[in-house]
Amino acid sequence: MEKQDLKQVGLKVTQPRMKILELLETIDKRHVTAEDVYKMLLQRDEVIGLATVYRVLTQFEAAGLVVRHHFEGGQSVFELAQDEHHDHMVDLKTGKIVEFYDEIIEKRQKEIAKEHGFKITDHALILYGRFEEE
Amino acid sequence: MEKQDLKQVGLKVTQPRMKILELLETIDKRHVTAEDVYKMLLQRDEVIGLATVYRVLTQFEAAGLVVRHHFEGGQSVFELAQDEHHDHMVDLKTGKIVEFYDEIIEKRQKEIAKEHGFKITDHALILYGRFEEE
DNA sequence: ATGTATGCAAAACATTTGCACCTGG
DNA sequence: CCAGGTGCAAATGTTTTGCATACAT
Repeated sequence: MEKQDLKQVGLKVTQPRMKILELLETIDKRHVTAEDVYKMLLQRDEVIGLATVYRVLTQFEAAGLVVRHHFEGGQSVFELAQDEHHDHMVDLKTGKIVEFYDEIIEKRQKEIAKEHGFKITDHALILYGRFEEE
Repeated sequence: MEKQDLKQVGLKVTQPRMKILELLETIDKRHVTAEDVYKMLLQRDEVIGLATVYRVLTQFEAAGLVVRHHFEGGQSVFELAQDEHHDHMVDLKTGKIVEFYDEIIEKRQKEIAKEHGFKITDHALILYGRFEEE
């Protein structure tokens, strides 16, 4: 139930916000740019200004509903927040993105931060490369 | 001997390229944006167009002389390539960057990639947060 | 000489913002 | 009704490019 989600994070339930959240929840391509969202909405005959898409995604990020990534290639990439943190493998040729999670790496990160008196607020581990031919 | 470096990677030895490489080798702030480089050169009375700085840094990256990072905050950050790979801790308040290397994490990354049939060409592990007051 | 590099200004992007108008509660 | 949200166009900030000129070999 999305209306709840929005209210819970203190955002007024508006048409654009609902539509964008709905889109993010129903596409299979989990990682999208603001422009992807804008265009996908158009395909669904939902006309929402690109500026609004940016504003809404930024608000969603602040609210913890989505996560913003800074992969290579200029554009920010957004994905719906999940309960569990995870990292990414990005195929530089196809753009394919696979998520993974590794307990050992997570643990080491915390230990290393501690050793340096560093308080982690966020972290990103990205492997760039190519998936073997499928 | 920098002249060698440039020739070795197939770049003509020009004034701007030499000056930029020289700068990167002598500053203590290892991580700089193109604009940082541009301004630091001005301080040394070396006037090199910002466009040239971008072009040269991009060429250096292609040649493997420098590494380009996409940290949060829009601008690309460059650093002189080192023999050994390393990761980063970025202080979001002060901009302070500390490098680290962890054998265990590196090993796990390779294992995970293998499990997914993924060939790593590059990877980036960045911890964002704050260093404890110093 | 001559192919490549540079500087400058303009273009190209991604993202943000100002402001008049619309909308949700 | 009215604070807050949206659309559009214009502004911003970063990086790239076109083109005439300058430079390295």
